[in-house]
Amino acid sequence: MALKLPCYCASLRQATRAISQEYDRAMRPLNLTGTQFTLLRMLNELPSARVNDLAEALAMDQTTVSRTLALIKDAKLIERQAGEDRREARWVLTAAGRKKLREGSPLWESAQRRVESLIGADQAERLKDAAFRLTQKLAR
Amino acid sequence: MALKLPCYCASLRQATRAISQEYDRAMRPLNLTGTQFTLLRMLNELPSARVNDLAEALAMDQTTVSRTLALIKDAKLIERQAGEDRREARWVLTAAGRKKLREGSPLWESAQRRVESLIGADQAERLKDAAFRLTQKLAR
DNA sequence: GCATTTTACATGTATCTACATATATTGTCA
DNA sequence: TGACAATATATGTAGATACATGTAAAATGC
Repeated sequence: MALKLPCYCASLRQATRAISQEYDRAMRPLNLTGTQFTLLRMLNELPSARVNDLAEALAMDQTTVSRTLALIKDAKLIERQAGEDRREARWVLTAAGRKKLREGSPLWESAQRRVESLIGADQAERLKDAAFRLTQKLAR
Repeated sequence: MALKLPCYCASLRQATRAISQEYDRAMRPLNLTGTQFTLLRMLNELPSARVNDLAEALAMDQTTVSRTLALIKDAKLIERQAGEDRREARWVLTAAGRKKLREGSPLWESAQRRVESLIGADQAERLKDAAFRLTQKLAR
C-alpha cells in the first residue's frame, strides 16, 4: 500500500504518477499519451498558439512543449503555420488532429468520470482547484 | 499566466511540474533532485527496504525506483545489502547518505514552509491529503 | 525430483521533464 | 546604421517515468 508522505512535492508526484497512468491507459487505443491529448485540446481552444503560449498556459517548460509538439506533428495531427514574425511558429490542428480529438473525447470523459467515481466529484473539483492555486503561486 | 484546465490529470501535472522545480532547486546545492532526496528519506524511515517496498510506498514503478537507486548508489549515498533471498537487494544509507540527509533537511523544510506561505498551511495540508486519497484509490 | 510458475530485480526503449545553451530573427539605441 | 539586447524556438544532455521484456532465483505442483 502507498504510504502517506509528509512532503507536499512527493505527495503530488505520487498522485500525478498514478493519475497519469490512468489517463495514458485511457488514451492508449488512440496511440496518444495524456500529455499529447492535452496539447491537442489546447490547440483546439487556442488556435494558432505559439510554443510559448502553450508553455505558459500549461506551466510547462518551453523546451518540453517544443519536443511534444514535434511528436504530434510527426503524427500529422498538427501543422506549423508561419506567423508574421519569422521566428515564431503558429500551430494548428490538421483534419486528422481534429478527428483524434473527437475520437479521444469520450475516452478522456470516461477517465474524468472514473476519477469522480473514486473520490467524489466535489473532492475531485476541490483537488483540481487547489492544484491550480498552487500552480498560480509557483509558476513564474 | 497559467490556464485553469478542466482535466484532473493535466491540472495535477501542471502543479506537480511547478512544485517539483521548486524542490529540485532547493536541493540543487546538494547535487540531489527532489526525487532522490525522497528516496533517501524513505530509506531512513524504512531501513533495508527492497526495491519493491519503495515502489509500493511511493506508488512508483519498480523500474523507476531501480534506476533512481542506481543513481544514488553511484553517488555512494546508499549501498546494497544481501537479503536472505539471493534475488533481493536490501538498501541502506551509507554514512555519506546520512550526511546528505542531514544537510538536505533544512533545505527541504524551507521548501515546505515556502509552499505553506504561498497557499496557507491548512490549504497545503488539504491538498496533500486529497492527493494521497487519490493515490490510494488509483494505486493498483 | 523436475518442470512450471512466481517473485525480485534489471534492461531496452520511448516519452516527459527541465536546465544550459545554440540559432535565428527582431527590437533598441547611440 | 550598426552593435547589442531581447525574443522565439530548437538542441544537447540528463533524470523521471512506465511498459515490455529479460534474467536469475525461489516456490509450487505433479
